[in-house]
Amino acid sequence: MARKRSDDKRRRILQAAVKVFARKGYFAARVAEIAQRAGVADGTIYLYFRGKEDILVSLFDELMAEHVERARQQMQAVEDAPSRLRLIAEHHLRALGADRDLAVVFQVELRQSTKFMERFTASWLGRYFDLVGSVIEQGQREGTLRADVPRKLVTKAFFGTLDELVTSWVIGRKDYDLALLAGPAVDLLLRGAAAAGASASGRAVLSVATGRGGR
Amino acid sequence: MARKRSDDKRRRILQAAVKVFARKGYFAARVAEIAQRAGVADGTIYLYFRGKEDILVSLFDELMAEHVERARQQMQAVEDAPSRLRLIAEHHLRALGADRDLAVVFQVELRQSTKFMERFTASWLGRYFDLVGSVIEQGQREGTLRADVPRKLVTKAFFGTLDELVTSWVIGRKDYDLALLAGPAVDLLLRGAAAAGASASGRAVLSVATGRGGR
DNA sequence: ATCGACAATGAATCGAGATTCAGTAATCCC
DNA sequence: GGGATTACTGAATCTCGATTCATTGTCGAT
Repeated sequence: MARKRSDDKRRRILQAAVKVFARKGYFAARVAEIAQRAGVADGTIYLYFRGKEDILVSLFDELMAEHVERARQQMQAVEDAPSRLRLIAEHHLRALGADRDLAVVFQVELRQSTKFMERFTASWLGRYFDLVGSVIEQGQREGTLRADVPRKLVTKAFFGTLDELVTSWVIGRKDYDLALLAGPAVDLLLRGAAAAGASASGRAVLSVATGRGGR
Repeated sequence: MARKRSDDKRRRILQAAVKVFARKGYFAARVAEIAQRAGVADGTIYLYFRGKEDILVSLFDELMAEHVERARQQMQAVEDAPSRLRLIAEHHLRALGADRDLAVVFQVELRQSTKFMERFTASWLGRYFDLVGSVIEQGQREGTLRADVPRKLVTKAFFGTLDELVTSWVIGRKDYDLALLAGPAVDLLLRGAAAAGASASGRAVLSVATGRGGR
């Protein structure tokens, strides 16, 4: 029925997989269902992928390579670190907010096991963190960001906040525009939650927590 | 060999389950291995739990009820919202940082599927968010926290940051003291990452991001 | 129009492991 | 002591679905 393994078919399998993984969860997902939805025979899947796990991994690798690269390009549009963080945040939320099934796969299914998580962290997540980390460092150098906060901590707070926003959006059924949260989220990260006047918070509180918490 | 279904045996099964789930992952975990490690027969598991899934759910329900309650009590030790946030953060990081296997189960295994996640969010995570949210609200009322940031956003940033700190700690093999990050993390959340002088960040950046990001 | 090469098919295989349950043993109560 | 009750055991069962592979269909070349 065909001559050349079509990229098209491969893409259809991946698209079908996103839907099935998102709806059933990776383990409960049936290869047969992916095949059916992609309009190919069960066995065909194995001409394009080594197995079920390879589908998930490929999904992740291919989408991410593109994603991180775009984030890097987009942020070039502006110069200072704060603005760059805002663009990255927008990109992050817009990309996942555009496709709920894809977001489910990224927020939930790809975190199945420590095995995935590690592989994960080592490849794109690592690069993404490096990207954000370099912007933070730039900000500390140019003086727009506080230099007295560990870069890694800021990076994790940045990513962690975005990640939680996406997860909440995915789990809660409501569908608001995720990307609209980028502005407020970055504003919070930059300016902090403390009221302007309440300078007490800075020091006083630190001593309380550091000086022991209790049992 | 026994008369009364012992709580002790139930506890041993749960403890064994934490270790096996953490090391193998929920799906790859074998009920037989949990049984062996707990020192009971395979069938005994089914006297205490409905099945494999029920073990995971019970683990979560029981540990969490206790955990959230403790957080609530501990924070009473201080009055103002910023200090309370710091105690909650310490509690959160200390609890998970004390037992890596437990942390793996919470950060990774319990997020298997949207099914778990939803159940999850509905029960304890919901209550935890309510707890944090109420402290944020208190802070906005008492004037220690900015009132112009949506409470939910601050809550998600707070949780998201802690969550990411824990996940990084779990995935990276290094073992530093997780609880020590509570202070700096809350300080960052409260005071923000922007340098004191760089007031530009606040307004200028917002317009850039809001006024369109690019394709 | 015939052949060779390869893509695609999908029914059958095969392994794995959660769960069951018939049997065994401890404990209680008289 | 012994009968009743209930906890416990662990080998056998039973289901399920990923993967395989013998067969079929299509294409391009000659």
